[in-house]
Amino acid sequence: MRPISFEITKSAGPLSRAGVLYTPHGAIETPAFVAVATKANVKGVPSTAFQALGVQGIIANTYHLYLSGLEAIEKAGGVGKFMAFSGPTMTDSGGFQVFSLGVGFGKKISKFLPEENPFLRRDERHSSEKGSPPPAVWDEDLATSHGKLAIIDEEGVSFTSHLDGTLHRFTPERSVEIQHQLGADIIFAFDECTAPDAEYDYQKEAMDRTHRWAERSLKAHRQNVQKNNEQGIYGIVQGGRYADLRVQSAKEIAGMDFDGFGIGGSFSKQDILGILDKVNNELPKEKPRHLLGIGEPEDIFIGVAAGCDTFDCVLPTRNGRTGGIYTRGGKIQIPNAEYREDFLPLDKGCGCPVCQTYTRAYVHHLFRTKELLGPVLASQHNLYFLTNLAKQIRNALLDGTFEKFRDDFLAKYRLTK
RNA sequence: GCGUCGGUGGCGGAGCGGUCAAUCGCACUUGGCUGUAAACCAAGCGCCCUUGUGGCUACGUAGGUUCGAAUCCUACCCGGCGCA
Repeated sequence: MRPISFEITKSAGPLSRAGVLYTPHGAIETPAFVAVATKANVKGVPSTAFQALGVQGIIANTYHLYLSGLEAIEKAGGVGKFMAFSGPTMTDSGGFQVFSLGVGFGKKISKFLPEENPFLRRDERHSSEKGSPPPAVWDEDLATSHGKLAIIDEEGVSFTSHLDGTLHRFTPERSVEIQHQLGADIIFAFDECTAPDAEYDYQKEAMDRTHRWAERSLKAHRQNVQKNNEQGIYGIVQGGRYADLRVQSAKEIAGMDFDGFGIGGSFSKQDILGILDKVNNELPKEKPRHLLGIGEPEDIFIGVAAGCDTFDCVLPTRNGRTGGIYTRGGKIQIPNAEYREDFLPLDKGCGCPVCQTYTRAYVHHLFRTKELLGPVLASQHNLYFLTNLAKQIRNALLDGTFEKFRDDFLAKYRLTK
């Protein structure tokens, strides 16, 4: 019996479904939004608040926890115990950092291909030489301040710590080994997350490499008999914004004996639904699918419609920390002047503990005065907003009212913008 | 009263003859954030024309020197400090 299992409670559409994901530390009712706890902490949100905020599970990061020291976490009994959370846990493999500390370092690049894409145009203009861009940037200017952060080869990735410049190396085997030490219920294969503007040839090269790494990750995991009984492993589909690569990737990853699947990398915003449809069509129905790092309310609806079960995203906590508040009428900037004397809750009618207690004017004041409590309250509200949205979506799927719920929600959500 | 230092945009504080509507910080206004390098980043911030190698008014006040002054000179006003 595998440590991870998935049960489809109701298939609601061609792909969408409500289900239950069982782990050694309890179940997650899906669709679900999993909180990001990169460094064994959901920024601004103590684990004691998880239940009230509807947080069913968390995802921590291999790269960050490796750099900050694994021994204490291992001795504590794993990330979950370490952070005093008894529910289901996941760890990301560190593959995303190949991107964010590699080609993405020093740039403001989102996971989505920007509509205006200066990089592409620049490439097209100068591209007499066709072929792959370098897999990672050795930028001498950055090197002087931060070191050379990520370089990829067939075996793995060499990293320079963003904290102290020390050199480290991850391979699929090493990532899995670290994830064993971290002890989360679900671990992820080591992959390469590519930049949204990566050209086709490079994207394919990275995808093929990710497939090889997936096999090695899987093998490394299955070989460890004890951990294999305690932790499940997800393979990650790549392929960037190219539908044909995505399909190929999904087929290949689906052909491996993973317990579930992560869908990673970057997307073209316009085509995301079509791409996810195609990916999930290739993945075995009975296994769970996690859409990595995606997270705006609009995107969750798209993911669910396309058959994704779990989601994670830094946005609720990052937006919260920086003053962005999710409301059913759209996102608002709570530090803005208009909320100085607004004595309504952050989101009127919201059931979260923050909205039960505090006003916009107060949270506005906390941000203006740079009180720590401002980002804390905002993060907690936002987290509730996303977990609750997923929960409402789940209920709608069970009731067969998903489309109506989605259309009603989005109509209001987009009203103000 | 004498001496001395100083008065710059909401505040602090640069500038000390042209390239100054004036460095910078704070404050203020707004925008962004999608497997967290992020309690962060960006833009704006005298007035006017929605445009610009645009116009106007500005560096205590009033004059003056100069092709040209926030920058030099004179007087005055105001403030700090020292001595009476």
